[in-house]
Amino acid sequence: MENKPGVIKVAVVEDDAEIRQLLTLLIDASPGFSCKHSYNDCKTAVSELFGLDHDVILMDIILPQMSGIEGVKLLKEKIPNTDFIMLTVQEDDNSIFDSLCAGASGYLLKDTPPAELLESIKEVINGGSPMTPSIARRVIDSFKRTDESPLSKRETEILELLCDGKNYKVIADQLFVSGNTVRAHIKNIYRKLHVSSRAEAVKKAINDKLV
Amino acid sequence: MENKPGVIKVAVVEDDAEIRQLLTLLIDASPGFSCKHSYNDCKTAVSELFGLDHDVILMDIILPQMSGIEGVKLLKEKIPNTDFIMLTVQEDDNSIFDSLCAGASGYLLKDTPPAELLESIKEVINGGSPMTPSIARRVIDSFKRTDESPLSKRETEILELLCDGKNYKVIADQLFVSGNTVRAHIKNIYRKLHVSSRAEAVKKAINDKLV
DNA sequence: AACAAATTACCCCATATGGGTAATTTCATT
DNA sequence: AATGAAATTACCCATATGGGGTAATTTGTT
Repeated sequence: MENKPGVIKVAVVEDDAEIRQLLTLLIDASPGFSCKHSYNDCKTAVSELFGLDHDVILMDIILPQMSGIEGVKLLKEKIPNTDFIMLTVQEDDNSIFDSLCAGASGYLLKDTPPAELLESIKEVINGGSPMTPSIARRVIDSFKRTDESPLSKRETEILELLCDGKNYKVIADQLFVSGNTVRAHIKNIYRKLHVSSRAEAVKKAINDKLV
Repeated sequence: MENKPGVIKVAVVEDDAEIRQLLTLLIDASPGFSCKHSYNDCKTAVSELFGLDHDVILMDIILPQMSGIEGVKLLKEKIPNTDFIMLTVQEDDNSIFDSLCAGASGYLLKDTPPAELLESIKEVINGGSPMTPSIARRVIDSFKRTDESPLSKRETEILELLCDGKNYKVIADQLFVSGNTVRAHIKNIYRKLHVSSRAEAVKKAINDKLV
């Protein structure tokens, strides 16, 4: 390991020259941090960041040619021990959740004050996940049930068995009712969920957290 | 509104008398905060917290009779404008994600220092979601793909259409191949996913983030 | 008491699905 | 060039599924 011990190696991927320079200067001038590599496009970053052994990479999302999200996806496979923090102005659900799915461990908006940015870099290498408060709330809210279920208790019960791939007869036996009853319930479930097949029902059940 | 303006009203639900007292004292003695209600069991809290107009409720999880998670679920429906922060020693996935699904907006471990606890209370009413760093990482990691897909590109493509409830013929037409080809692919998908029906395949696809 | 919703049950029937088996072609990696 | 995985096509058959309809009973809430 050729790193100075205790010094956090950071790289920046950001197409705005001014912001990129500000970030690298800020980080490199801060005690305990170093920033010797920065990129104005993601394609170059992806091809060059391998083997440089960075602790943290700050990644913009809107970038020429390749998005920062795509970049994280590719880089996370090549350098899985490096932590990625998105640093962006985007705060739509797609940007947020696609970034996290791609492998980002933090998500900060660009109005994050310098001191907090440095704090966030420390936090992510200590196993945390720094997020701007409003982003954190969005993430947390994604776990909540959207709205209440249109299904009755019995229907919900049957929907759950439906999701397990049980057929009419098995469901019927398990609930001590006839197969015809199960079919009747399923018809009602489909009507209420506006679907017309098991597959769609299962998908909706999981996505809408009905089960 | 009978509140003092600018004063944050907090309630505590915690069965350990010592901790409960420490928390209420800490909060009530801090400028800008008040804590006039605390409960040592969740059942009482649920029946009495309605109409008291709290801004934030700190909720333990392990409680006699009714868990804090169940409590949040019930209370969040009755007082949706109140924010809930779990304050607990539990850091298993079930405790975390069940709490968030129930409607908690924050999740702190009990070793959180007093100053940070007060900061977190402010953060949650400002639309944030305070979390202990390790909890935040757990939440973020839940979005990552578990491991790589065992499916080929074509199979993944078909699995997606399967999830939409498309039948063999529609899928075949869309991919410009024969229905028999689609069937063959689906058989391979089922074999690789260890399932034997559309419903199970859809469930696994979504849960394992294969689509 | 009255009414809506939920639950139970049954019919017919066309189509979709899943299991089994087999063979050919394409394509990438060795 | 060769080996193997992936993609492609095809067939048979028993069963499951979904759409159509009808109707009685129970439960829950005005």
